[in-house]
Amino acid sequence: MSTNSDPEQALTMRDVAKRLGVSPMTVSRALRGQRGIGEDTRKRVLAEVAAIGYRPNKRARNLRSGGPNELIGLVVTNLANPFYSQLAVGVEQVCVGYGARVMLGSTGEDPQAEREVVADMVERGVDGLVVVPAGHDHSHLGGDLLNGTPVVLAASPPMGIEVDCVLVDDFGGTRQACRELIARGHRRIGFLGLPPSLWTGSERFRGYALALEEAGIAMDERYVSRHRGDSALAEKAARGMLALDEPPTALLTANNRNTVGALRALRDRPDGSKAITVAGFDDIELADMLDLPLTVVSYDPVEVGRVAASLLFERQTSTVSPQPRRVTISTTLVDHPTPR
Amino acid sequence: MSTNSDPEQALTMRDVAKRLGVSPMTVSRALRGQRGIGEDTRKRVLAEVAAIGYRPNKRARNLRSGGPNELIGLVVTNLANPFYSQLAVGVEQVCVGYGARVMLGSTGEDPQAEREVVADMVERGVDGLVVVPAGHDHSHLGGDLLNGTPVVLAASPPMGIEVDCVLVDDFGGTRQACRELIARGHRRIGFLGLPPSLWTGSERFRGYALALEEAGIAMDERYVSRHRGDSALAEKAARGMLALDEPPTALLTANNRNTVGALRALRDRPDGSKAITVAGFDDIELADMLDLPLTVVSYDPVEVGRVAASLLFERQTSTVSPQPRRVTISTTLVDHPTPR
DNA sequence: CTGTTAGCGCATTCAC
DNA sequence: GTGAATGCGCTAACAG
Repeated sequence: MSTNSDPEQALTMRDVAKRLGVSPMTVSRALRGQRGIGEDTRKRVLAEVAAIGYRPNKRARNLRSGGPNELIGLVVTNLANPFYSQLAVGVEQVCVGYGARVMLGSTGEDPQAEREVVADMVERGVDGLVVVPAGHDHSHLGGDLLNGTPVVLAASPPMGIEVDCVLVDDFGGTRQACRELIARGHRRIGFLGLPPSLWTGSERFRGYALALEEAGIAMDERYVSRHRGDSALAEKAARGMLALDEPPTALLTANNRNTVGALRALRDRPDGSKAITVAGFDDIELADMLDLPLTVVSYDPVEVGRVAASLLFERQTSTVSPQPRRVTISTTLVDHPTPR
Repeated sequence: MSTNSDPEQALTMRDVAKRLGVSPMTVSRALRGQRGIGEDTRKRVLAEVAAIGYRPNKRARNLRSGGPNELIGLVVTNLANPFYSQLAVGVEQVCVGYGARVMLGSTGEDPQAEREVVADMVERGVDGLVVVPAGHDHSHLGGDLLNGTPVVLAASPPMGIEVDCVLVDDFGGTRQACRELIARGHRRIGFLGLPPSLWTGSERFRGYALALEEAGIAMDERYVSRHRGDSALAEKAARGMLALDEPPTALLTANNRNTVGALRALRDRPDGSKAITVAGFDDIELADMLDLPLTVVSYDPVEVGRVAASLLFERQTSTVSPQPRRVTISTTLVDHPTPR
């Protein structure tokens, strides 16, 4: 199969050309299916290429041609969160359709790390970036750092820069969930939220607040916790609320991590606590198999990724209006009763 | 902040050099912190670089220097599976320690797609590949396709090639889980397995088979299903077994997808079915919150990724013995009782 | 149809 | 300490 006599040194187009007694240009043209080359010549070249196992060097090609690198950078906080891994799936789906690959970068919610990851990716020549921002200010994504590389933000609208973004209906979804709890008769609804500095944190809190207001329920600070999305923190906060003299009869959680925390807080409570209803943002696998009923604000994270990548490629191929675009993914309220 | 007068055209080292009245080499040296350059000159250069927002082109740098690209390819079947996304986290953790980035590729369990992804990544100049193989034969990863790029397989030992690999103790873990079921008095244990063609499928089945044999229990084909890892298929198979005259009293599942299927099959059954015990390979988030008790073969997928990437970098930096290495990640049996 | 020249952005190698 | 020449692998732009 292989006739590669020097396995250590990668073959170049010149090696192929020399063996065939043609110029490198002929090899180049044959390889790219460019027209203006004899049919027999092309076949000879391709045969030789296959025979010796030559592989073109795409970086060199791109350096010279100046064309797109067919590479998209995806910057997230933590790929272990199902939301981000599904988002990555969506981004990749669209990318392969354009012959592009995805380069990964995790920031661990550290804006400084985000800066560095973005800078590195730009230096590596990504054609565009999909960023789930770590902080609330994004002006660091607007200067020379990007060198003109287009950016799409996911899950947060741009602040301090003007770029496209894909959002989830954080406000509407949370409001709907809260309304549902109210419709079921709950008046003391605990909120396990995210930091106000985060867009999602602020929007989801706004949905909670408005639903309460619309129902004429005064917000009680004892029932509100706004912390980093972390199941341990959420669990602690939930335990605190449940220990109050008048504990909430329902808990509304602002993301999947907080939902997990809330469920854990209810885990070991006496049987009566089953009466406490939990509703949360983000769907959770096996939610229908839990010991407690759970209502979730559901949406498709894969779709978020698909839209983000699409916005990026549209800017590259067609001439879209320079106005920043904003797409919002809608949510659905889904009920997960307990089995039986 | 920015003095970039031509935002469309990326700046080059020559632009910086020209503005300073020095040669590009001086800029190059200053940028790489190379010694043999005046301290004041370096400062002037770095100041100018910062002022006009010049960013080096890493592809061009690498093309000329011939050094490593600091880029690792990660090829998985489906990033939406928590196992693979956690593996990706581990790979990336190690990569950043070496200043490298991760390039992503999904195969959808299609060996042909795997070939193409790998070829593409090699052409893009990855320094190494971590592959979770889609098929059972890996000889396509051994020829000219790779151009000498080192590969580490994850979750499957190499077949038809000689490369390093990281495995999970599929056999031992499954055997231990099955033994536990037997110790709890079960004799009719259903097995929801993976295709025998997959390494994990075959090894986990072997663990099941040996545990039965050791206990003097004859294997009953009616209690064995070996299908693609897919929760819907697993659910169907489980329903079939539970409808038998003598249904199994316990189910052993070969991966997280099958566990989900098994749980779903038990979801709507009359109360008596709670007596059916489920044990499965792979831990599951919220397993402790389920309506049914669950015992899992647990291990750290992040660690699998970390080890895989480490094996790759060790081959690059130090001169490791050319013998293919094999690392096995051990498993632990973890009990998840139902709440309360 | 094919080959030659030049150069993408940068770094090696050698001068000075 | 700094600069000039040369080339990484490949392809535009122009020959012929």
